[in-house]
Amino acid sequence: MGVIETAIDTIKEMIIDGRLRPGQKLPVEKDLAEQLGVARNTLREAVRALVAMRVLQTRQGDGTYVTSLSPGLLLDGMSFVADIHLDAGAGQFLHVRRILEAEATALAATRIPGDDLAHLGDLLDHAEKVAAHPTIDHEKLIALDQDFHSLITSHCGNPVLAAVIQNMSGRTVRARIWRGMTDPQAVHRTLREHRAVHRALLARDPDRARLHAALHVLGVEESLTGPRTCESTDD
Amino acid sequence: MGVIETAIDTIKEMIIDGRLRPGQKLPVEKDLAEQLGVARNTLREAVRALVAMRVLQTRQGDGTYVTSLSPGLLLDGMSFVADIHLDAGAGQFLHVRRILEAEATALAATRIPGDDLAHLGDLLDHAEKVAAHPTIDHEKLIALDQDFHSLITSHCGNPVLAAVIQNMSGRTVRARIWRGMTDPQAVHRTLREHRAVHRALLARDPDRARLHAALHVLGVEESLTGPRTCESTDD
DNA sequence: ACCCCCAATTCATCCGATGAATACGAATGG
DNA sequence: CCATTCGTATTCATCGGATGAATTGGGGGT
Repeated sequence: MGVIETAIDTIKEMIIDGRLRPGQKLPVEKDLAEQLGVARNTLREAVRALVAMRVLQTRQGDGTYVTSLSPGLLLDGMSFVADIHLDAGAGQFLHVRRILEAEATALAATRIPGDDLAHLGDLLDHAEKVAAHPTIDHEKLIALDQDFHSLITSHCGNPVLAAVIQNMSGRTVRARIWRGMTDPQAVHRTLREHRAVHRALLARDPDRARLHAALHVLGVEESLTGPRTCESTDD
Repeated sequence: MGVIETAIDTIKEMIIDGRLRPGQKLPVEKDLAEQLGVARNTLREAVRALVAMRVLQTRQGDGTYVTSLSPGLLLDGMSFVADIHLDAGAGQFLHVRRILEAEATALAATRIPGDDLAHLGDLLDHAEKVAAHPTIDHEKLIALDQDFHSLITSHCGNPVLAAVIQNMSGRTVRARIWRGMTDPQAVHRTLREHRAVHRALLARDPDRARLHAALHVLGVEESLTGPRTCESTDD
């Protein structure tokens, strides 16, 4: 194994076994390189690899620190994976998201605070106003869609679950989905599905929330794989 | 944004928009560095970051290549995330795994070939023989457990789903779980649960397979957090 | 046709130097 | 005494070059 890989693993293990804790500052490049028995440039490449996976953070003029290591932070490199496969594998990512988001929405039904439920309503009102405009601002709808879903899943009680869901549809994928909705009918159907999820949450009904969330993501999946028949638009 | 981050994003976008395809060879360091307008050392750090996330692969004396970019490859950095959080967040990862593995096992019930079902039976026979031995070889049980689960989930029909499940319990987490089973009673219960999943698959019954898979992972969760306190406590 | 060896190519690693951003303490003014 | 300013030390960022190691491919020998 190369010297750099060894250095990466050494730092990783220092973190796993607790010698390096979240927020802690690492020795300066020169010292750490000497401690690991590698050149400064080699250490830099190891550190750079760990920075890329959000394990370390460097601040010029200050030092190198261990990040919070929170799952949400460390898992967010996954969205790039989803973006790469938007050609063939987008449906596979959405399938995973459907499974997880259904469960997360059910969990959130009994956990999300009342004021956040109200905020969800505001988001939907806003989205419907944007959708009613003659020239639809797709970027705005994308942002509102993301806010809607992440606000719900963030209250499922499991940060890892929320983070994985969040990254199963990267920004590029999400943008492609909404831009693909040239049919205003499809936009309105999506918003109705959001309303249905919201009503289930208001009723604090996990089962209804699960079903509506799954149906919603499934609708997106089917809109990708082929033209969707619109018989299920009335719920 | 730093020069290195810019270089990383540039290469990423070259991949996303198809200028770089899987398996393709990159220009030599000197040329690519010049093309991106950075020093060779700087480019190396960018390449190193992409190697760490399994997007690129370098072979000394040969060149730098784009990997297959398969989801299974790109997502396997996640297992490190799970390993870091084996102190507090192991239950959160297992929760996600339970949700996904239940569904994947149900999907596999109608898809896994007959000879793989037979192979699953062999794995269980082997595991029971190991467990019956006076001095239990935990490492062997860990390997058999991993083979059992991955053989099932690999037949769910969705490589992304299989990869995410695979990485929701990293090697360290899995090892800790089995080593925590000092009670031989717990080992035998686990093996009985595996048998139950296997029977459901033999019967080609998705619903039974889903339930037994979920119950199995739930049992592992409860063995970690302590019996009967499965309410997920946030962080 | 096959095998062995050598040279070219390419990445791996190391070294040293300069620039840029930050932190910290000293000097200054109120 | 406190706040602000400013210079200096520390630290990472970026650069250019030099040497070693692994692979590849061609040339020569059998």
